[in-house]
Parts: sequence; structure tokens; C-alpha cells
Amino acid sequence: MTATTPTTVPTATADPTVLHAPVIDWFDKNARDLPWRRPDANAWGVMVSEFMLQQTPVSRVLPVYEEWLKRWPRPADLAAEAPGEAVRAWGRLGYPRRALRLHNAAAAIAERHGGDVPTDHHQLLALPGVGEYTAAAVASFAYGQRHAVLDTNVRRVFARAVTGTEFPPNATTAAERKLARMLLPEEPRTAARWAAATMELGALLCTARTPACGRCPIADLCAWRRAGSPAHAGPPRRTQTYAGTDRQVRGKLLAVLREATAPVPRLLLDRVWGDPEQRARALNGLVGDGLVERLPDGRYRLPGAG
DNA sequence: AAATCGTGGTA
DNA sequence: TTACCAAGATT
Repeated sequence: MTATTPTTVPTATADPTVLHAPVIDWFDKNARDLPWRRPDANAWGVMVSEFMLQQTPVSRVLPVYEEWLKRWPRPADLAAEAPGEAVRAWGRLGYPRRALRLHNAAAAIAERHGGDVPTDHHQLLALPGVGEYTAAAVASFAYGQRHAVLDTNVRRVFARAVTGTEFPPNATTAAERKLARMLLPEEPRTAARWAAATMELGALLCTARTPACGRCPIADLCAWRRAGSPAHAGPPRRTQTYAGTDRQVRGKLLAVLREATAPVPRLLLDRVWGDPEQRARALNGLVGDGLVERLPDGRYRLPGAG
């Protein structure tokens, strides 16, 4: 009579909770052994990993993460350093403003939260560099709380398994948030497990380019597969250009300053890019962002760092 | 709310 | 080789 009749073939669209057991079971057997998932990882470690993993692959984060926590095992340790040291230690992870924000977040934690990463979702959201995803991730992974964790992996898994499209919308929508909340298991620990499991599924099997449906634990429940794996129909996904942009120039300038052991003369920075106008714009932008400091003598360095 | 912000691996 | 893609946040 209705779609919920017991004889109906289960689909993730009709009853998304059928996904819970197979996905979590798959995660139990296939989860990567990542340092921020180990029992000795604390909330600070989880938070550091989340900052570094914003738009940066796991493989490149791993070595920097280890060094970072060895050097600054607690938020107060980082807060006590010059921000430029954080920028330097960030290395080539990209988007170096994250390093600055992590430093600022550590300072806020030291001042406002007694040195401990806050457990409250709202307090997490108030920290610099912590947005919707990161707040939910820290609350969930570090503290076992029940939050919808919507990253690019989870959004893609839900788009395929439940919605039946190859890719999610360009920007996170209210419908996606609602779906993620509906899918969240009731038990907080199970919800946290589910969050990590769906992310891992998206990262390892349900990938953007060539999903490994043959090994996917929910392939037979997947709405996208059931529809015949139709090609992406929506608006083209935004793609970023890089060559020739201010971003590239900023990267080159910052690379020089990261390697330098003393303040750098302007002439040395001028060599990284031909166009003087774009070069100046990039350098001024870095100074405005607080990533670079201009000394009274006209030389430049990472902020507060020798 | 669309644009901006790095970097390197991969198909 | 070029284009895509990677645990987003901010303005």
C-alpha cells in the first residue's frame, strides 16, 4: 500500500537509516589509522587536524601535524609564540591564513577557556577559523557529541546514496543540512561514528572522480546507482584558476619569507614576480592580512618572527 | 552571496 | 599537459 510496506525493497531514499549499519560496519574494518583518531589524540589534536585538513589532503597534512603537536602540545604553547612562527611551521600546506587563525584560536582558548578546547558547539563556532563544519567536527570527533558533520565527502555520499545525483550543489544548502540531521543516529556516540564513517567512505570509495562502487558497502542501496549513475546535470562545478593570480604571487612572496632567517629587503621580494603592480598588491595584501610584517627600516618578515 | 584565499598530486 | 580535486572560512 505505501512505500514503507515491509515487502518494499529498501532504498536509501525511502529509509536512509538503512545506511547506518553497513556504513559503520565498513568503517570499523576499513578506517585509516590517522594520528588524530588515535586514543592519545586530545581535542587540541583534533582541532589542529581539522584546521590543516581544510582543503588540504591528508597525505600532506600528516608530517606537519606531527611536528606541530610536538612543538605546541597545548593551545597555550602555541598562543605564547609569535604568529609568524605558526605561519612558518605551516610550511606549504596552503591557505596560510589558516595558520594565523589557528594561532588566534589558541590565544582565545588560552584566554577565554582556561586553555582547554571548548566542548560547547557555540563556543567552538566563535573561535577564529572555525566554521560550520569544523565546529561540528571537533564537537563530534573530540567530544563524541551528536552533530551533523557536512564536509565535501559527506555531501557527495549523501548526494549519491540518498538524493541520486552524482555531485552535491556548489554551496551547502538548507536541504542538505536537513537531510544530514534526519540521517543522524540518535545515540551521540553512534552519531559521531556515523559522521566519521560517512567522511571516510567519501574519502576512500565514494570519491569525486572514479568511485569504487564495487567495494562500496551500500552500492545496492545507492539512489544514484539505482538510477543508472547518470552524469552530472546541474550547473558546472566551480573550478579555480591559479596561474597568474594574486594567490600565486602571495605564495611566492610568503615562501621567501618562510625560508628567511632574517628580515628580507624589498629588493629580494621583488624578484619573485615580474609585474610590479601585481607584486605590490600581493605584498600589501599579505601585510593587510597580518601574514607579513613591514619593519620601520623597510624590510619584511613573518609577523613577530625573527 | 559570489569571490577570494595555496599548493601539489593525479588522471 | 591541463584540469580537476583536496576534512572550508571569511567577507
